[in-house]
Amino acid sequence: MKKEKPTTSLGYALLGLIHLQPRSGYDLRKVFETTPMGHYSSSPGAIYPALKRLEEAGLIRGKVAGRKSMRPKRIYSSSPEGVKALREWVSQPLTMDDFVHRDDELMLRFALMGSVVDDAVTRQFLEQMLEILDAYIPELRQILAEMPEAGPPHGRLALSSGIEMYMARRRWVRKALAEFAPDETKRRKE
Amino acid sequence: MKKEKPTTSLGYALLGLIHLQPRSGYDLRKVFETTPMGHYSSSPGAIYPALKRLEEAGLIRGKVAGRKSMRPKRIYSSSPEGVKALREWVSQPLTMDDFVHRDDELMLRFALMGSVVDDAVTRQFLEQMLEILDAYIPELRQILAEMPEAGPPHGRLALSSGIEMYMARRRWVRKALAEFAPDETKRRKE
DNA sequence: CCCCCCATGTAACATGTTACATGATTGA
DNA sequence: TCAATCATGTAACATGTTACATGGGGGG
Repeated sequence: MKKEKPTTSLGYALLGLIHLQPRSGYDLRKVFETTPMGHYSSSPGAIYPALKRLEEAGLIRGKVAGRKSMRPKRIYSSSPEGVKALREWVSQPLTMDDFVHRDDELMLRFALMGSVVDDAVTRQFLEQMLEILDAYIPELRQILAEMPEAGPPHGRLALSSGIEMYMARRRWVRKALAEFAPDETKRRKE
Repeated sequence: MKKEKPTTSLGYALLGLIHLQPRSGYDLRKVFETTPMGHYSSSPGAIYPALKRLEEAGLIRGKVAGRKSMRPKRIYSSSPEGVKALREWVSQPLTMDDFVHRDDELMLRFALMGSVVDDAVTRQFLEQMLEILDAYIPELRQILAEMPEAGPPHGRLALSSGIEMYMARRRWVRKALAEFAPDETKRRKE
């Protein structure tokens, strides 16, 4: 095995779900089809090759269940190398580029964080988010203010939608941070 | 020319920007690099082939400017067929799938709408958005309510972030609808 | 003279999409 | 027995990524 890391977020989504509990390719497709979790493809032509890559990289291991049938069902579970790769991925420092170009990936990282890192990493992640939002929102406001008033308002409205989304995200970050506060009397796990 | 329509939103993003004003490939790359408009690739390996496809489909036309240099600079402008394709694309009925899987594309459609359709189409678009949001948000709340309380809260928090984003979008839709109200005494253009 | 920006493009490669193929099991 | 669902996979194809190639013009 070549110890390579996944190159796309689909790989990490699969790895993370498998780490939460062992699943088959079909199980994973159902997750993508039926839950709001990740808007990933769910097409067999994406899932099965991705699983094969993860297994070849040694990040997951498949065991055949139900030997009785011709078409064996493979149940994958995460390997220690897989958990390590996942932990490294979620712990990466945030960049503004992540925000602008890969927002979904960022939330996927957050969602998968719970099972592989401790709360300090989560807090760091959220604090970095806050920092970036505090830098980025005013930038967007500036661009909005400089947009010409003439012509159809669609462009300005689309941008203001973006700004309002980021503001909603910012409120959420503060709420989430409160839930992970290190020195709260009322800690998590109640 | 084969009169084909673009297959990806990058194609429509390029077409829309070119329709707003004639531009070169390099100009378009700069738009994607420097503005919050679309988080599209800006890589030459994506832009130039996409422009070639649009030109082959007869949706844009390139004219060489600055014959003096060896490397001619091509300025593209939209053709009537291009405008028609753009109009059809932005006017498509919205589906819930657009929301869940192609939210950015949806906002791109809105942003490009201004120059190719009249306000009635915009209103229809926004009203459809509202309808879908009103169906989808309670669905997400339901899923959140059914999530197990045990274990790390990351998954629940990620979902609640999604819900809050959709709520922010909903507020924005109502605000935008007010700006496009057909029977307001105070119409647009003031 | 060298480096950076303008400006266009290509080649190799990985990924994802769509459509199809295969076969088992379960309920009407 | 027929249809639907479980379950895995492949092949052809389009797109996008990364890295490279090419060349002119301007400023220090």
